[in-house]
Amino acid sequence: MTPAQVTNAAIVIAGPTGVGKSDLALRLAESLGGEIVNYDSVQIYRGFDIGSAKPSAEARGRVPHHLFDIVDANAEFNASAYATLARTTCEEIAARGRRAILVGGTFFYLRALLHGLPPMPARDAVVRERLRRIAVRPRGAERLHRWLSKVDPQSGKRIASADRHRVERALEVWLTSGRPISEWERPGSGGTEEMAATKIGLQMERSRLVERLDERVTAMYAAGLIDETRSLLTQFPRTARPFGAIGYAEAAAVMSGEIDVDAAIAETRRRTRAYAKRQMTWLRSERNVQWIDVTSCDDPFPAAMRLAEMSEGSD
RNA sequence: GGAGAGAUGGCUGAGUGGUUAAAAGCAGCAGACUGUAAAUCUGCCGGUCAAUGACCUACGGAGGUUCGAACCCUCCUCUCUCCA
Repeated sequence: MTPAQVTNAAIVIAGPTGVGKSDLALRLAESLGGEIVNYDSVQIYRGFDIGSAKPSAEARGRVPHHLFDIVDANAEFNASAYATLARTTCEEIAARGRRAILVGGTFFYLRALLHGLPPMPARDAVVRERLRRIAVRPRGAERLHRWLSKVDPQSGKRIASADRHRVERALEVWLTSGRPISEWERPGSGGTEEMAATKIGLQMERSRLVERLDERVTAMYAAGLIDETRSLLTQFPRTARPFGAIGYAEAAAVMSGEIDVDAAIAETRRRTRAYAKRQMTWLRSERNVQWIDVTSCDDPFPAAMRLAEMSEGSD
């Protein structure tokens, strides 16, 4: 890595949803002359504000915020597109002599940014449609998995037959490139160079976190999540990706009369907790994370500042 | 007061004599994650142990029938619905 990357090494704020990442990032950015870069897959979307806990206009006026509200709900977007955009954004920030402070919860996106994605074939709508038609049929999932096992035994073994997203992607890569995805995945098969970053993880005792998450969900509904969803549904079809996000899916179900508000809140809470758990699982295997425990409501700012400053001159 | 229905593992809820430590879902725990990722998926989930097996505890409580009961019988306790 170049000296410029070291001195301006990006700071990553990680942790489960609702631990206070955005607040910390904002204060860090103000103190360090940093700029915030989002790595949350829902905050990317324009108009999905309440349910994604997007930073307020006030916060965004205080410090430059990047990669929020950059695509419409019906647009095609994915980890690769994100990585490309984010890489450029971070480089521009560094070129300005400032520090990128990455905040979000989509660790898959973060990984794509930091470590790059292998140069695999992109998504192909036609192939996807073809695969979907098979998948929908009775025992379609098993059929697709058997097909995959035949053309790419290694992936067939690794990917569970019920894991339709991964089975479909693996077959898509095979069909569009003629090479099994397991070959593309081999390390050293190309890709972007690593991006340096100091990773700060916020953690909180689960029971405390769950309390906070439950409260936050209630607050979101009180703040008009359903109205926001109603308005978004006039602009985009319900099948658009972010309508599957936590909170939006339930709000949309309320609007179509499938469930009542209480049920929606309960379901949103359930999914939020499960999401936070998955995030922690991911983070535990992430290397070089410097953890700050905020269970007792300790202010993580001083500790985070220390970590940020420590990382400034060295690596 | 009378007539029914029911009490099952943290919750919801199957099971109506053996193959049942007891389906399924939820919650919980652990994990995976290479272009849909707030997605998708996997494993564990009564307890103990020298633990591919053994033992203990368990289907409201107490008895009973039976080689054998969550399942059948009796009584008790509680809950619900209906008639008064």
